[in-house]
Amino acid sequence: MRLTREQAARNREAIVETAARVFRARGIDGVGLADLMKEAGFTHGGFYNHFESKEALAAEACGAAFARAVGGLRAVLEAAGPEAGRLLADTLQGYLSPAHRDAGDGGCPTAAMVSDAARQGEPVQAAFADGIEGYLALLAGTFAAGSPDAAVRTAARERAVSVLSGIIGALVLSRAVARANPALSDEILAVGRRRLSD
Amino acid sequence: MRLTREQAARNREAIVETAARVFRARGIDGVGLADLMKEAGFTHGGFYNHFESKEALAAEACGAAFARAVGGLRAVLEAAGPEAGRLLADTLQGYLSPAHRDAGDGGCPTAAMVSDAARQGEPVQAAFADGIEGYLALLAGTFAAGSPDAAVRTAARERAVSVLSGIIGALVLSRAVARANPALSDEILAVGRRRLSD
DNA sequence: TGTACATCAGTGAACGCGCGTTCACTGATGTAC
DNA sequence: TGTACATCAGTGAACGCGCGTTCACTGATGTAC
Repeated sequence: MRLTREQAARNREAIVETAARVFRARGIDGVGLADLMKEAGFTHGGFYNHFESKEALAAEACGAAFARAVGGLRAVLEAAGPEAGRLLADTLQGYLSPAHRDAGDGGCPTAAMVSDAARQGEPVQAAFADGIEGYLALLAGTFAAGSPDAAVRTAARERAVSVLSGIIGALVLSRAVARANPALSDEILAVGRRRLSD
Repeated sequence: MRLTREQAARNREAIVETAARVFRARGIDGVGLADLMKEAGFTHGGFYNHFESKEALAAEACGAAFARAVGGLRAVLEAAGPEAGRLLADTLQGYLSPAHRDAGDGGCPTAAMVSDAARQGEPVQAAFADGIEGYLALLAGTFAAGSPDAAVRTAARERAVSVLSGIIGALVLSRAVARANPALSDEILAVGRRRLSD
């Protein structure tokens, strides 16, 4: 049953991608390896041919999710050129949309796993922290709009931290009350969107 | 071994209080009933004499944690009278302190369980949503400072939602990166505190 | 008030189940000559 | 280029463990008379 190296690498990648998706939807501790491997198309015995432990996969999946999310946003903003500021504003509005709140496994890895992260081990936290820094650098860079002025850059960094805290708090809160109090959930998102455009 | 009704009620309360504490520290799914009952001073077999299921206890513990937190803050603000606004500002600054971030089981139930809530069942979500509404009503009332003006009250409500989203997002983010990137964790809290006093 | 019996909070052991992890085995791929 | 053998990704079953939940049992409390 030995596979070509290329096929083995593709299978490994499929496991990481599947993990990044289902960990977002159900939490790292909410998914078993058997379910995960089955969803990726394998039996679960082979897991340890690719990864040292579940935690090692979690860290890698978390890193991959952030790399994809941050990289995707960076590419879009760079392509937008001088329109990057407006594009980012639109993106942030979409971030606080009901559709994103209700997106099971396709949404922002930060919001989905932020509480998991606090209780995970060092490797997962490190991947998470790197992802957050990636987002902050991207936001701050766009807010500063290429200005070399130190004061502008400092203010942009602070604004980036503030905006990221605000949108994550709003999304996470709105998800927590979504089923029990949909009106409150919508209100939290709406206030978040309004405050962003100030 | 039958106990007096009073003793039985006190034991039940002890279990709820223990649950409120350990669920905050380690998450609802992160604590087993055996551990929980042991920590409360009992063997785990007796759990079902008091509660229908773990989820029922989770909802009750969540409700108790919120009732205590919201009730405590309300009492303090009412006692402060015209100084309530300043007192609330101080409280919010303390909320975003490193000490609160590092407080294992004594901290705000919202921040500790907000991600759990999204994946829990209806009863827990309902307790959570009620707690959030309690906080929002308290914040909005203090911001409005008793004004009967509808526009003032609307603005106060919006500010309450925005402030709550912001402090929860900042606290949760700072906890997620605390071990892997302490400097970033501190920065997130510091920016949150500065923005609050604007 | 005193007696007889039902109640029920607590104990401790057990249940089935899913978890992360391990292992013997398979057989096509990769490598050494 | 052809042959012989080591490698290793995959399979499927099993491991010990902790989980939520159930249950038979105990014996002091609460209740009925």
